[in-house]
Amino acid sequence: MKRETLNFFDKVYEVAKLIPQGRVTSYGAIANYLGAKKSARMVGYAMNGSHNKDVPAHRVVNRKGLLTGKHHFDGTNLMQQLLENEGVKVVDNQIQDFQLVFWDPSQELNK
DNA sequence: TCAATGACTGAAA
DNA sequence: ATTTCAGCCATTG
Repeated sequence: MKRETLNFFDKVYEVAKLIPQGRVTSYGAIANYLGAKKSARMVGYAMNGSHNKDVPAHRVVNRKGLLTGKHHFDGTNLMQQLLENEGVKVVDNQIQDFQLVFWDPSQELNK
């Protein structure tokens, strides 16, 4: 793979990198910010390749605040630990006070 | 090339 | 209320 997929993925990485420490966002929020809120799956898929990027994928969860992608990390609770390390409370893969730590790119960044 | 899958989400039954 | 369906589109078999 060379040109990868670009555009969508690239933007996903870009936004993910903008996520402040101690905050989280959802795949749908990113997709929505990219103008394709129905492409949330692609966002998650993009995260699949985020390993080689500097993308803090652990800050991206589904709309429920559930760490659905934790299985993609090395350890079993690595993702959870990373989040807790940033001040985000996580219990059983579920982010506590999700709406409080939720970071919406099109809302915080933008406009 | 076609078919199946996936770190999701919202609407419909 | 819960369960099912459809759409998004790149990746993989």
